[in-house]
Amino acid sequence: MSTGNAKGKDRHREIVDAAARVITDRGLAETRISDIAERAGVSPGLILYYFESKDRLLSEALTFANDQFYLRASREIRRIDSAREQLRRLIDLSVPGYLPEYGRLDEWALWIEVWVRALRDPDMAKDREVLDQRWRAQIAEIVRGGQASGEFSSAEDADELSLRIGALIDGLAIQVVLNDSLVTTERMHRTTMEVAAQTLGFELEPASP
Amino acid sequence: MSTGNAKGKDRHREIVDAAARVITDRGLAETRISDIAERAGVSPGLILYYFESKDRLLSEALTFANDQFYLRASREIRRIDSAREQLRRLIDLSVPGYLPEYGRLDEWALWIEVWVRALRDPDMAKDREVLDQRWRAQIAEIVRGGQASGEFSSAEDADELSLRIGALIDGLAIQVVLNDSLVTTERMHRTTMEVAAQTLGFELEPASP
DNA sequence: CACGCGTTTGAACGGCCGGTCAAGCGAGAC
DNA sequence: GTCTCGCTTGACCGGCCGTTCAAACGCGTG
Repeated sequence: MSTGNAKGKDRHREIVDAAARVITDRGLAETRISDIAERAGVSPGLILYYFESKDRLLSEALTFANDQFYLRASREIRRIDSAREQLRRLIDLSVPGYLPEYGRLDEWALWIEVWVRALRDPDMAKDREVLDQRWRAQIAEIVRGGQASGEFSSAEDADELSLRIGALIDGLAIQVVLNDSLVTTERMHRTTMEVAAQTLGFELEPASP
Repeated sequence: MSTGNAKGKDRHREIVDAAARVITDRGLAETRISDIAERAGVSPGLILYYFESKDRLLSEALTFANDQFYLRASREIRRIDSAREQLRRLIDLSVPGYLPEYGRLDEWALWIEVWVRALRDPDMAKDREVLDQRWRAQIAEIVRGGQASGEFSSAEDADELSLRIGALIDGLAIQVVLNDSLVTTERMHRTTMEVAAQTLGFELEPASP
């Protein structure tokens, strides 16, 4: 069957995508196979026809979703010239709720699910490490670019700087996504920009609201 | 019954404590009432005699454990005079695996469980916010002390500074507790101390190993 | 048209586990 | 001794949900 493989791939993808959405909405613990089936518009039985177990599907869905985010961000950033603007864009994308068009409160919710699962599931731990190191490498690339162009005056090791900025983003994003009343979306954005400017050595210009 | 109330309270406490240990070992998702009963050395039925539901018990266990950590840390820190040393101690306590005597890989694992639950459980979200703000207030108090004594030269708002340091610790601790090969216990400690010194404005002295 | 095969369905199975409950236990009161 | 009452037990119930499976479906082929 010529369309068979293609359709098989589509289904696979459709189901993973549906799974990611359900996890985002209901959380890993409350995600049922029947929910995923419903979301994908197929019968529960079909899920297990394409995936050997619920667990495998959930793992794949988690890494898939984070992968998507990374790829989208990476593509966007690559189109920007200035390292300072690249960094601003990366921060825009990282602050939960800052960009209305990406407005689901999700990517970060999925990250937390990944973390909790990675605590005990070695495969997930491995995937997480790869994902995270790739993200830090993305930041480091921006930093190196800025150092090379003279936009950033700090001479410190780019990997160390990116670790600091990445960790700050993670820590703040947790508070924001959990609706801490003292850590709003706007405050996180401001703080992250200020720390980045201070850490990397560049001047903050008035930002677009 | 005179010993009745006391024994009732002990049981309550014993069970919460057992629950916290089980959650630490097996994770929230894999924690069964029978596990908690076994750990506490009682029958499964008794758990539901003292708690109206498994969910309530788990919530209480999570906040209880984090509470314990805060109180222990707070007590220790209060005994130290120098703000710089208070901060070092706080960082020692915060870096997973840094102090062998507290060596379980746990407090942070429990935090991640709290986060994931707080995403959808409003009561847990409320508790988490209180716990977290109290922790940030603890840092802020140290910062204010250091500013007052002249140990820290930064004049920035103490709440803002403590938010930055707290978030950095959170973000790094995640990597460490999840065994990221590039973010070791030692590296986290070094990075956190360096950033704190830079952020607050003090000189780093050679540390005790 | 009829056959074959990959896909899809949904009913049914079976294990697990939270929660209930009737029955025991034991320490004090009298 | 015996009565009471709170504490404790563990068997049991009932529902849920992951997984299995036999049957149907439908498209492409000959």
